[in-house]
Amino acid sequence: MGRKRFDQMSCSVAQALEVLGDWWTLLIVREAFFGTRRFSDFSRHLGLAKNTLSDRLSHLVENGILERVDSGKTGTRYEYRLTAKGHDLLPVLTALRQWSDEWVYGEGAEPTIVRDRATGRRLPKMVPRDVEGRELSSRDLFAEPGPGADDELRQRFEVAWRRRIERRAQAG
Amino acid sequence: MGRKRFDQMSCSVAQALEVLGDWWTLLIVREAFFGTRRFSDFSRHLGLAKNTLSDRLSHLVENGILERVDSGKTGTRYEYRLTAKGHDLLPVLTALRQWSDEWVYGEGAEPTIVRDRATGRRLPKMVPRDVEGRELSSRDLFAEPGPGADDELRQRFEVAWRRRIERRAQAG
DNA sequence: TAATCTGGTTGCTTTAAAAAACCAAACTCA
DNA sequence: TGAGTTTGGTTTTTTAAAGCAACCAGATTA
Repeated sequence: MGRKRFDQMSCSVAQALEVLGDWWTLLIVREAFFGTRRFSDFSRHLGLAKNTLSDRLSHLVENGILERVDSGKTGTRYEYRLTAKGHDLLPVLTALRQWSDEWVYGEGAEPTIVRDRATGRRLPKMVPRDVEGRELSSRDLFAEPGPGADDELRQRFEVAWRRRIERRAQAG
Repeated sequence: MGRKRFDQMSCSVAQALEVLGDWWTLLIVREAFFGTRRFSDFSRHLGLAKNTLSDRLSHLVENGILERVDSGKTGTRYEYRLTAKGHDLLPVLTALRQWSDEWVYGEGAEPTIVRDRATGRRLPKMVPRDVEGRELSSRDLFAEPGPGADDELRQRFEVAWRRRIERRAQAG
């Protein structure tokens, strides 16, 4: 029956993955942040099949993450450039990179190091913080249904809320 | 020839995707953050095929993101719980969710809203910041080869560096 | 004791991604 | 000006991954 889509899920993470979750897609975006703009450069640097690259680029353009602009005088050379929506994926890529640096490669084995251009210091770890800048863990956060929540999601929040109380009672 | 792997790439993002990039995987992790622990609950809530769920859970356990613990007295009921490595994916999921809330759903249409438990205020947007807490854009950052970089990556940095200078010259 | 729940596995089918070949327009350079 | 190369793809064929359905054994519930 092939692959299921996440379209119908009322969940921001699911919708993000519907756009970014295909194999290769996020690496293409990373490559774009690195400064790559041309079809042939993406192809060479990533080593993916050209039809797949073509699909992914089209998909990213359709979803407003890249824009395809004519770069030759004649209209047969193109560049794929990050849009504002695309540039705003920096926090996602940064969080992924930092997680991997810490947990997959480990400190002292990072393939690339990111620094603040102004000071030369390493980019601090991105974590959720409150308005005063204090770090927040998942235990400091709670979620509630938003304006776009459907009935199923509202119900799930209720279940999760009840379960949380039970667990707290059990744990003493 | 089936799907290519990212194993050989010297890149943290690629390695992160090697662990997290399969279809469904990140939704399973999101579900775990929501409090889901049981096979049957993952299956019901996500609606994915059970063999795929089984594969993904095993993969997440192998990679130290979930741990499988006996929950019954007899050893036939299990729970899948986030490890420290798993919990540390919170920044990744949060960044993804916030991007999608902003760019896919748009303000006022978010399916779920995340708040600071202590104050009840909405979680501010996660962005890269310097040590003083100032926001940094991609233009404020630069990357350099780290201790784990291979020759290919070092060369790519040199090319990117040259290209950057050229572009700056062109732009005036 | 029968039925149901749990946490899967097995077998088969469909879809998606890979490689390789191909292509037309444009540019390069001799 | 003409041969060869670059660019940005598309087409065709293979293979891997994801889906459904059926099945299963041990534990729990009625």
